[in-house]
Amino acid sequence: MEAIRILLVDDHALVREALSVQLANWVEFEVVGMAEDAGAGLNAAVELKPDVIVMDIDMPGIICFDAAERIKSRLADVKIIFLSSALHDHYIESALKAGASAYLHKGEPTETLAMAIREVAAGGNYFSDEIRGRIVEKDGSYSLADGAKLRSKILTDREIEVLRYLARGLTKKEIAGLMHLSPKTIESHSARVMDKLDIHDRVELARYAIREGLIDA
Amino acid sequence: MEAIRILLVDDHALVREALSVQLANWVEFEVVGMAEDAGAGLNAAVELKPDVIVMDIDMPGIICFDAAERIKSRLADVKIIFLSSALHDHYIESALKAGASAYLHKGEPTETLAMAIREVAAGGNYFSDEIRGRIVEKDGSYSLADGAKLRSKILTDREIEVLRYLARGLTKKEIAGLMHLSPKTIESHSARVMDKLDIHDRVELARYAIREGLIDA
DNA sequence: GGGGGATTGGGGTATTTACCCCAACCCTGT
DNA sequence: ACAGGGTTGGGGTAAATACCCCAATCCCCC
Repeated sequence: MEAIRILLVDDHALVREALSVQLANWVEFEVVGMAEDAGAGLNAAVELKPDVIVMDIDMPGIICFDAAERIKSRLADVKIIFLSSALHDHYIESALKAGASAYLHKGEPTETLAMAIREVAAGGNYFSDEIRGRIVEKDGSYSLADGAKLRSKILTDREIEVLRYLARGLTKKEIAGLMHLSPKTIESHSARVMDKLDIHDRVELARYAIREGLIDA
Repeated sequence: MEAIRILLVDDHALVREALSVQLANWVEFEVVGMAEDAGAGLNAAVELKPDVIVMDIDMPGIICFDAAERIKSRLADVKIIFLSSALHDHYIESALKAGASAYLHKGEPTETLAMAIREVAAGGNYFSDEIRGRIVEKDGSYSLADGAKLRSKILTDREIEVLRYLARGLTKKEIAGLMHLSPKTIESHSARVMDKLDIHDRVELARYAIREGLIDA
């Protein structure tokens, strides 16, 4: 039986190496490469053509989804497993959009990761119960369930765009200038975002955006 | 030669187990226990009396320093090594106050952790060059260098207290009520904090507090 | 004992925010 | 064709904020 070739992408050398040693315990796994950021992960993936990529989401910049999408577009066969310490709907949605085959919480034991690797290598998926309750399958591809969208407050694209600016501390006037809109429009979006999220000041808005991975702290 | 008895404290099972397996590669190390939060770490420490505790700082609640202090007060001999993905001066200062023997960035390779464990077990310290440049030794105990305090903007205790509230979105009136002070006093503290940090709005203030580990997002 | 920082608090003002009202316009789906 | 949601904007108001001025008290340190 052929070994499952794995690429690890994590910005922490300590975690990266530890995970690598850990996975070496399973004879059917072979860690063929490691990368310390999403960009290097992309290069390594193209070069090494692994079967499975285990990618940490909790990296600065939150560009891993973008990198994952590029990887999938060049190497359609590669399976991507996302790891995160957070289970934000926003992360889950981005991961699914990027074509993830699995999404694991770091709080899970290593056996679960091993199982997930085997599962996706065989063409399957792995989502924990926690996540499976929030997603729906359609035509073989997964997306965030409407229920979860409700839970995650279904902000529109435009609202999220404005939220990102608001959460970075720009005034509505500044945002209006950047987006070539009237300050009153930003006001409207802002008000609707706050209404949907039941948040009543910008600081809470910023913390929400950070928790949801919409911006870095 | 006796093995160095190690207790691992990390909220991620994946990291915890991986680290444990990794450390098992060194014959002189014996991982005698693991805990998934600071509280369990305290209990485990008292029960197991390890030589060295490796504790992750990046856990929700940021109570690990408090736990570390309690551990040190009950088991004076135990050496504590902190791990973090961040190198905030605020973290470093808290770690030193809590009696840390070492502080490692997660970006360091496992060899560095192994070296640090050996070093502290022998009664020494380990701080990376990055950190050593920011701290000073005095009478055998370490504290944050004045230079680093300057870099980290030397906020007074009172200012940090106010900052925490500001960064959690409370209005100055609310903070004044909680602290039994005049809103104008909060205003003064707020203004001085913003001046020192060269920050000009509350959202940036909140993000600063989150980055520095003063509050959770 | 006197300087200096920390803490406390006040007056005043311009800007910004949060929140209410409202209504066009453009899609998309039925 | 028409409903409904998304996006765009406007008027108005009360609150909160950021920023300027100032000073009394306290306490530590030289």
